[in-house]
Amino acid sequence: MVRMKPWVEIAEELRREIDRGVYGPGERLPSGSELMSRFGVARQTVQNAIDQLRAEGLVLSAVGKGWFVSERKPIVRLARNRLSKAERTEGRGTFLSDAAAGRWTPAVTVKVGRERAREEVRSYLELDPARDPEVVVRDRVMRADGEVVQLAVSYLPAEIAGGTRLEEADTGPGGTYARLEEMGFGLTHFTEVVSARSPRPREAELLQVPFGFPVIQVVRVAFAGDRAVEVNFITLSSERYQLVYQIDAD
Amino acid sequence: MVRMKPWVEIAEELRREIDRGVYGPGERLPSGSELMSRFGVARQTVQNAIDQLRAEGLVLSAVGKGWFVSERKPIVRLARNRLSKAERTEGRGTFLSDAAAGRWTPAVTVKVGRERAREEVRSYLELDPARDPEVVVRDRVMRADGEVVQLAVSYLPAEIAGGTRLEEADTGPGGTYARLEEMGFGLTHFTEVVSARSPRPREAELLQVPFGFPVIQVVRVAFAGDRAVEVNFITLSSERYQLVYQIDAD
DNA sequence: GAGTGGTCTAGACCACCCA
DNA sequence: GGGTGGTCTAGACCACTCC
Repeated sequence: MVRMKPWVEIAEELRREIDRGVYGPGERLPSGSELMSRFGVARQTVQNAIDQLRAEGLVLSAVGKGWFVSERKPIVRLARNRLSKAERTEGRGTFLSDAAAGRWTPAVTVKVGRERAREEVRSYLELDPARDPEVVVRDRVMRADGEVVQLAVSYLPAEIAGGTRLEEADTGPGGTYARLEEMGFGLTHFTEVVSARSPRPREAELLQVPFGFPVIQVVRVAFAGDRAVEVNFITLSSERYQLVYQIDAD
Repeated sequence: MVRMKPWVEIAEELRREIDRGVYGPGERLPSGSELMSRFGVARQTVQNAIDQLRAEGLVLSAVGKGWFVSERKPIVRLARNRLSKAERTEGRGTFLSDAAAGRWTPAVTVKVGRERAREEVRSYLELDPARDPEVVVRDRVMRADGEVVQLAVSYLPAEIAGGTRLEEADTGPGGTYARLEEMGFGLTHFTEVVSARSPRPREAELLQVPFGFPVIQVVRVAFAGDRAVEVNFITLSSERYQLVYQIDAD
């Protein structure tokens, strides 16, 4: 047997016990002091082991109460049909459409503004830097049953969105995409670029992400024919969300 | 100004300086001792701040040398056409097809076996638990230029794959999917379920993932008509990979 | 007030790198 | 051999919860 770092061994031992059901979902783990004496290590070492299990999503912590085996919250699977035209013409934006499917109460707070497009945005929207283009920014915090579950910042060329309803807080029934279509930008397809990363401290707080738990980042670009008309940077808690895609075999 | 935890403030200060270019890509940050005296904190506090920046992918560490501003490795974007029939008939598996696009040298080590399907696998493959089905397991470690970049474990019903080339280490040109099609299972579509999580210590070591850095998990199911013929659990370093999907607007 | 998780300090040791 | 990052220890303090 290889000699491991103490905190790794402790994490592995506890993980085995959780898997084996010694501590069931929702149950309390031994306290810090108990684990210290059981494994004969210092407080910090126990903490490191627990931090690992928290990062894996196995354990939740509550200050003043204890460490608890996580009861897996139901995971929301964001499926492909959330972008369907049918949903849109029924007057639902993508988030509201998810809410209807998931049976929770949605709430969105929006901050709308206008700014010079930064390089990343320009490249996604294929804007000509020489013309120093402006974009309309829609910065949204989305809540489900009061809890923040998504952050989304989307950018639209000011040339398209400026002075329209897309520059108001409430874009109306069907959301941004419905307005774009009314304006003659019939949406043909979307690309989504999916990545994962650790949250900045501020995001971790907003999304109530457990320590060390990653967030999923989706960059969605909406196209009307060849033209990119919107880019949306979406941040999701990976504890709560999975993304589902369907791919046809040619 | 709100009072923050010291390590959060230190991380923010260093992040600002990196953004501002005080320390450019590849350059060394001040050493632990220097940061301790600069911020007037203990070693562990500096370490916590650095750990945060490492988790964000901004900073890399090298024992005995120092902390360095990460030079972003080029990110591989796994696009949708990696599953195209064209690639397959050219004799490339999906991984080799990625390699050809990315211009690196691929290497795969495979472990093939057979086992009783666990519940998760059964449900993806829609196997009847009453018949206690077996599956062929293909456990693969994929390397690019010698470095491990993907872990993939795929399961095929033994009823289909048993005794065929799919139970050998080398599945031949075009890989698993090509063999399936030859056997009469013409692939019609795939679903991919994307999630992110923190790596287990073993995965972190294999994938050489920086501390606290998440991995992307993709569960891909291959369908021949209505029938699920393979499920593949793929683990990727999120530092190296992004996934690209295209979605048609109905 | 006692117990809990979370953080910070000060000091120590180790493995590693480089001159 | 001196500097570096990484970890562990022992002890302390804080905010929080529960009684």
